[in-house]
Amino acid sequence: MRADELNRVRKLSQQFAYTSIQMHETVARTAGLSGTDHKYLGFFLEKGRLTAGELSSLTGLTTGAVTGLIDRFEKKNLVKRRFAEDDRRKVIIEPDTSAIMALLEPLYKDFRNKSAQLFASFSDEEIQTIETYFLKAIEIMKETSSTLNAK
Amino acid sequence: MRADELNRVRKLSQQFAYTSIQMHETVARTAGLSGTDHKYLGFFLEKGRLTAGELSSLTGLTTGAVTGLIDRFEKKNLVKRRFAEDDRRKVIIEPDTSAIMALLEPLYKDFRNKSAQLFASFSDEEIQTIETYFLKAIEIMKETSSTLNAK
DNA sequence: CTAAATATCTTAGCAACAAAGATAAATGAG
DNA sequence: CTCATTTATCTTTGTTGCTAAGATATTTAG
Repeated sequence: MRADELNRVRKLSQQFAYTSIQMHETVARTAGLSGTDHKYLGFFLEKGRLTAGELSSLTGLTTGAVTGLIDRFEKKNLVKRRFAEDDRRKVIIEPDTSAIMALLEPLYKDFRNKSAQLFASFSDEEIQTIETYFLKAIEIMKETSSTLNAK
Repeated sequence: MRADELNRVRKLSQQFAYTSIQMHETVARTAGLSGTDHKYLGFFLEKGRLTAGELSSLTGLTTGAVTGLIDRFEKKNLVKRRFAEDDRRKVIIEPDTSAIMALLEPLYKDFRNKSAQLFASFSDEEIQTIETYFLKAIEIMKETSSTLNAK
């Protein structure tokens, strides 16, 4: 029955999300970071340098919490603080990308290889299907979040 | 180029996981729960009644933390404590499934509908592809976690 | 029947957070 | 130009939820 199959894949998508979180936390712990620190450290790899204020609005943390976050990263030599030249109130946080990579890369290496292999095992059309699913599912989740946030 | 496409879908899978976490946290906050409490509350919907010890090993929390977790749930009338008849040291935690559903259901309703619609929009073969991807990706993530946990 | 093991709870200490206020720098009204 | 306001970050205080260690109650084993 088709409905059963839809239900099964729905559960799998839940489980996928849940397992990602678990792995993420395991990686974090192995790297000597808390789960949230690991999450936010990824922002630097994606976005490069950020100001404390930008990080605060990106993370949804208060500015005070961001100060602590940066302190912990700085203590581990993963980022450096620097005042902006154009506006000396601003604190620019400069990630040491190679240090961050050196910390995380080895932990993800195995995962990355296997993932690449998995994706390579699908045909172009299949990849297209998976991509479409992800795009639309992400859209739905974002809609749900913003609807709830509006309440 | 094929490599670009593989890279794109890889990034999307990351983003999918990240967006799931965000939505999960938003739902939690809207329901007046912390992110972790929401996560663990889901265990009761899945597994039904559990003992405190089972919950501790499922969650990886210490027994002390589980005591606090149950206290918070009990205060919100989402679960009840009861001593096991066969072994009176054990505390059976009986979830009030309808109370939990009443709390979470409305928040997920929109998401559930849209997800069902999304899945329904794929052909049987496409569903099969997505399912295969999930199954194998979950497998890979679990392997990665257990490899790291062994260190 | 007592010792050890088991299941949960309690206590003490710690880490990370929010909220509010302090500090320092930039902007704008007159 | 100057002083009040705004902006960006940091500091302080109190709360929450965690771990680790130990207390309590019950079961199991010798």
